[in-house]
Amino acid sequence: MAATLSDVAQLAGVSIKTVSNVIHDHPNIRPATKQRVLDAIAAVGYRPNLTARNLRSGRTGVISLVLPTLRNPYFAELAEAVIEAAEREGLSVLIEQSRGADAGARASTAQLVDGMLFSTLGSEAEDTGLYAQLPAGPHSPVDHVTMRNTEAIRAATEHLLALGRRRIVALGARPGDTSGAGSLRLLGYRQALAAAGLDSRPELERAVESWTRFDGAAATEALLNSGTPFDGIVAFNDALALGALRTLGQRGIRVPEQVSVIGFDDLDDARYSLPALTTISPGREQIATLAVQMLAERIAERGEPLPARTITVPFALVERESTAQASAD
Amino acid sequence: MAATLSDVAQLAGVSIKTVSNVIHDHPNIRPATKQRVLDAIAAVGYRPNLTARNLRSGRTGVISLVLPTLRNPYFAELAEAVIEAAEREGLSVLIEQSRGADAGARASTAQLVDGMLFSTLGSEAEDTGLYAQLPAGPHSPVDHVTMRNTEAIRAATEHLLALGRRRIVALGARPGDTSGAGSLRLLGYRQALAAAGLDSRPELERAVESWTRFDGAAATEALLNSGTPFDGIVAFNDALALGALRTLGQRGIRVPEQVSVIGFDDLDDARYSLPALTTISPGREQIATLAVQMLAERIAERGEPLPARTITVPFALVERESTAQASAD
DNA sequence: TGCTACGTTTACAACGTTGTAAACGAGGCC
DNA sequence: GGCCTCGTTTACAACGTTGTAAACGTAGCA
Repeated sequence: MAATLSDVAQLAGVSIKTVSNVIHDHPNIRPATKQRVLDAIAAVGYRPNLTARNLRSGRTGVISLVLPTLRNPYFAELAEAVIEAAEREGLSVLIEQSRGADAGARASTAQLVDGMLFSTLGSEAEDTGLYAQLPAGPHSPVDHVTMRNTEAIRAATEHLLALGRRRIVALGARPGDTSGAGSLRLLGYRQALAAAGLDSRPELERAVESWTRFDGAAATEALLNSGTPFDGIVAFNDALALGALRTLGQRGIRVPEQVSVIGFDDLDDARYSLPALTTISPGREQIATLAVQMLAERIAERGEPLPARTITVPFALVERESTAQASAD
Repeated sequence: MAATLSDVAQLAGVSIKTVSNVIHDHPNIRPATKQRVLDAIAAVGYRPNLTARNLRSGRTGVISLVLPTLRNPYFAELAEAVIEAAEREGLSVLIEQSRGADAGARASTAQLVDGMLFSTLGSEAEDTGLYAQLPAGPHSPVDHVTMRNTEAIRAATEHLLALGRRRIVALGARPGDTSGAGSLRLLGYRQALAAAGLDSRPELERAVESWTRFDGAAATEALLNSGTPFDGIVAFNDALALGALRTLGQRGIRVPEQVSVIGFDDLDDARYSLPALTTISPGREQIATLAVQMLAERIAERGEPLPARTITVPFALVERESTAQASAD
């Protein structure tokens, strides 16, 4: 059994509270007493019971992060950023995988954590940053730290246009989407084409089931089979782009000579693909840091609920091999 | 502020304990009373305070998983398997990233969790399964669920030998290693060669700094530059193998026609590389499940410490494109 | 009518901690 | 010598929950 304050107090011949005072470095403790207590602490191997401390303080120092699955590198990298940011705030992170069904997740540990972060709030949204919320009621204010979906994909598309590409595929559009990252990104793609005076062509907007490598490969396969000519691919995330690279490679289509490819997410994977993938770095670290900070603020301000806030972080375009200037063009 | 048992009791006009009894479905509660309490619970939106419950019970229902980083897909996939297994045992998982320095990690949350899993116990070990331990003392017994490192790499090497490969590179050996996964795997490689009557050649045992894609690519680069002829690569993990594929691809060396490549880990990535990577599936799900179960057992048996146990799980060789039989051989 | 029996509800204590406020004791000052 | 002051230590209560055991009240039986 673990030693308690009481054990230490008994051994040191002082009251429980004095031991507690020593532990918390309270002023006005006689050095001799302090030493005696410290010796007793060492002797019994006392370590504070955090559960009891939490009960007193009403805090646990733990937040939960709800995400679909860690198998997806996007979420894994997000999780690692969140854990690092939380550590800086003195918080630990409990991870829950929602696997699509997201509502149930919040129930399980809500009463055990000081706050919760959701990487997707509804099932419709894709990777649009983080939502932060206290475990309180279902209708408490929710902060949102998000990325520039539209602007970033617009910049990505313009990057290909600047290379002279004119038949640019939007890989990852999803049929009926009117909200979520998918539609925002599609909007950016269309804006870029429009600004360049190009018509948007339905046959270049390729739908996928989900934003996975597999679907990226399959959609590219279908695209090639359809015979639709194209010279660039703006993939709505890196997984799709990597899938596309695979299919193109298999079919012997050279990237970036024949087709330029750009992704979105800046996964570690993007650096090591063949060719290395040009992509949008959406500001993941900053999203994680801000979301954790906002949640920490809310936890601190408990009482007068802050209004819901939304913050958008800047993105960057990372040029790699998949959009290199074709030398012999 | 959250409602407590006391609030519910007051509203329902009963004692605190009766409310508690209703919540726990104790027998012998008059239906009328029960209904009144249930209504009150709903009215005030009562949800049990888990921290208080934990203090009473001495359990938290949380275990921690300590791993180097989630950025590494191996650990991310391991984490997802652990979280799933924990969920089945009714446990939540708190993730801590050790980033190499591993000793410090255990201190931070030890008093907040019922038990801990380490994916590497010392810095020397690579991915050799999971260690399970109660948060108690530093010298409490440690369970270990591990994989067949030597046998698996031996099987991998024999797989290439069966394809007719004779100049097989061991990618991932590490110079002075005498323990850890690296040396176990190197042993398996040498066993396979010896069993086939081949001498092991130092120039085919390629060292790397760390088991990353980057180092896999760099080591392959160095290998090619050295002029040493080779027709197969047994990489000690998938990341190294994927790095090797990248370099081979870049240099125009055809896999599997000219070189067969096999990895170890069976990451999701291995399925989507070009060519798809043949690899060893080390039994990750089973490792996670068993480790969590053993830890749960220890948590339940608190009092009489079980002796430390070690379990080894079976592996499987997953054939994909990178070791396909060369048609024109 | 008086007693037992049992279903139902309750008071109390405890888990280990910490804030509050009071108690203690010794030194300094008038 | 008596009183005040201040440094040091302590008792008590409380955080919200649940196990133990006792109290309550009514029905059933003699």
